[in-house]
Amino acid sequence: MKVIPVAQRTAAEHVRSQLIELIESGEFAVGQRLPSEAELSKSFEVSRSVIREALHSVSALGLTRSYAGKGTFVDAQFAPSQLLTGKYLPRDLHEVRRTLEVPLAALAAERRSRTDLKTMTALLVRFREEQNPSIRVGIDADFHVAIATATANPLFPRLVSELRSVLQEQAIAAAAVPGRAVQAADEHDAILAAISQRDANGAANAMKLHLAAVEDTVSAPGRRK
Amino acid sequence: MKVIPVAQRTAAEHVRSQLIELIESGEFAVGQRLPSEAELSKSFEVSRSVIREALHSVSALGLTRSYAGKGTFVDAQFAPSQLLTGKYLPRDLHEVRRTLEVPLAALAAERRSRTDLKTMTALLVRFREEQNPSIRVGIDADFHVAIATATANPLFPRLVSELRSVLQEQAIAAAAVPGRAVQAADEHDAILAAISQRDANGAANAMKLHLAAVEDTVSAPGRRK
DNA sequence: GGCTATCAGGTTGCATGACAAGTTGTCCCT
DNA sequence: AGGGACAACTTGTCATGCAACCTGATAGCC
Repeated sequence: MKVIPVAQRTAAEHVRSQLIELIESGEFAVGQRLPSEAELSKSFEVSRSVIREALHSVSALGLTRSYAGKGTFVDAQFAPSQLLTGKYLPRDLHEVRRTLEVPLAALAAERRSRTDLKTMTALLVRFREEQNPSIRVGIDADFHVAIATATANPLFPRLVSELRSVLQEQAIAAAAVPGRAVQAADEHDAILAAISQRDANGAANAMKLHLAAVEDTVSAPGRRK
Repeated sequence: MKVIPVAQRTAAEHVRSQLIELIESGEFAVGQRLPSEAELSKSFEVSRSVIREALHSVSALGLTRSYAGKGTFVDAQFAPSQLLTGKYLPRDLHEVRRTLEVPLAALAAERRSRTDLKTMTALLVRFREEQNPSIRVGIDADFHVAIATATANPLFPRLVSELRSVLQEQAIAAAAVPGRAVQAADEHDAILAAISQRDANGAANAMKLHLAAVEDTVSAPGRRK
């Protein structure tokens, strides 16, 4: 009779999960340098090979990054989701955004709470005041996530936030274009107004117009100002 | 003269991305055994250490699994993302599905190629013939992914496939309910017919009806047969 | 024949040692 | 004080060896 293998992990897998735990718990903070492979080898009482295999795993997950001669550094506390890794055409990304965020605006209009409105309003105020383009991009992203949050469906903000980070990674963020800020602020206001009045159709329309303007700006940044 | 400074990536990173590409492209199919570390070492012209580090990375991403004495096997074609990990209400999951897949059906109707139609038709034939419920669930999933693929936007199949795997994980798959199979097959036919005729509105409507029926079945499985 | 035990070959898991190449701090010389 | 050589440490890669494990073939026994 066979005994059930109690998920007997290999040494490398064990070290990997330990390292991940240390990073996620914050014991190894972001930016911090990890102990050298030799030190880890001593601590975990395994060979350097095993340590390296584990480190490569953690690195593949996006948590750390190693530099020859310097060491290994913590890059992120949590593994960024890899759902949308890869190269995609901006057109495709925008299409997903449209498909998702337009109906979301309608749902948000139907379900938003007073708290949601407050959050969104505050974000728009900050958006108008902010001069730094890269910070403005972040606020813009937060606004769209706030709309998704207002749908009361926890999956939506995750999807929107994920999409947004992909867009940002590919530097397809309209809020960074100088002259766009004012216009974008107005479009945001229109969306918020419709959501505030529980006007689902209006919110969807406003969002549709907004995203079209964004895509237009981004795909031909030289033509606009 | 240097051969090629493969970006600034290390050999292990290079091998890793190559392996990932081979798996995602389907050249190494799911379930298939990878070449042994020694063989890979020869193919990539690097030491076995490098191969092992890359292999551990790929394994950490959830794409492969290694067994001592047997070999390394492909576990999944794409890295299961952690985007949607956690527990969500079936209601929320279905809502995301509706939001996404209904407009997708319309897009698919507009853009599907003849190849897409062939793929989908073949899947539906298999769906009707298949008796094993768990296999039927898989075919059903493939059909929905095929629709997403027909949109010619590579992000959609990934999203749909991801959503589907979450649903399946939570055992919220209608195709497993016995009496549903025939009805589901008819609904599928209606969707395919609309897509085939490039009837975007019809496809969206058919998909909406289908998903509503699915949700209804799943949320009250005792009431139906 | 049919069954079992053994074994050979292949595979991954792990350890050790060595060296190259990059980085950084230190010490010495000017 | 400034600059340069150097030593020490780091990661990157390679080579080798061996243990543990799995599979299929083979030999031997009943």
